[in-house]
Amino acid sequence: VVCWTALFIAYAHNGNLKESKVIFDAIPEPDLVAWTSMLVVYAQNGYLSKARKIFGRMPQRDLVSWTAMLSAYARNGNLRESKLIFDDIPELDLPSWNAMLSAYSQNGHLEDAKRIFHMMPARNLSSCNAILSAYSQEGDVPNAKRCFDKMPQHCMVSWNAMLAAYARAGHLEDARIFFATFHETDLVSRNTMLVAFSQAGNIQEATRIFDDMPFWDSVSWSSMLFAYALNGHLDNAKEMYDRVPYRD
RNA sequence: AUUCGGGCGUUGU
Repeated sequence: VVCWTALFIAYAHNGNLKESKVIFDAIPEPDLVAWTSMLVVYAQNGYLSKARKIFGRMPQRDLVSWTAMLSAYARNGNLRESKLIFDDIPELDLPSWNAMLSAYSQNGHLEDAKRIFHMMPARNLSSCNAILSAYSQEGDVPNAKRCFDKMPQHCMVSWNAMLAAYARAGHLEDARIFFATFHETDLVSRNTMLVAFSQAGNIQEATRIFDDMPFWDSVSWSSMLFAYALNGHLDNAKEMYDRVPYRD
């Protein structure tokens, strides 16, 4: 059952949802991990009702599956249901607090996110990243920066979240300067800068970022495509479209 | 030892 679970998760990561489900269905007695994994596979691909169905059919549930369902609702904009689950969980652990925190953060409820952040019994890097992202979404660069500077550790997610705060607030110059201080960049950092340049109408810089990337994901492709399209370069947009190596 | 089948954090339409 362990190998089958690993296998259907791998299929899902490659975009083969149907195959993934076929494998899951072939498992004679799926255990808690298999059920939860199937739930997450659906949730992460936007199939909330299928995820909910899996959740309802699970023979047992534990803290991990409750938290997975909480996040599934949050990711799909159903904050009320997330809160109901959160209130029903008997023993909360750090990931479940974090899940509720990011549920508020992802849905633009800064005040609730702050409340949770101060209420939780312990915090880790994910908690700090989530609250930083809440400020970022609000366009509150000063508080985002204060939060970033106060954090005991940073990782790529923290750097990228701060970069996104500058970008979203339209502080392109600050974003550019901050980006230049990165010791390493990843797909997300580059995509963020690509979009920032594109939104400022600077197609040359956006293109330069795109061309310098070692690999691309669907965000890179669609961002570059829209960068051309929204700036009137329909011919280039069309060329981009034809170059996309997959459809989704 | 980030001990490797599951839940929490960052980017586009």
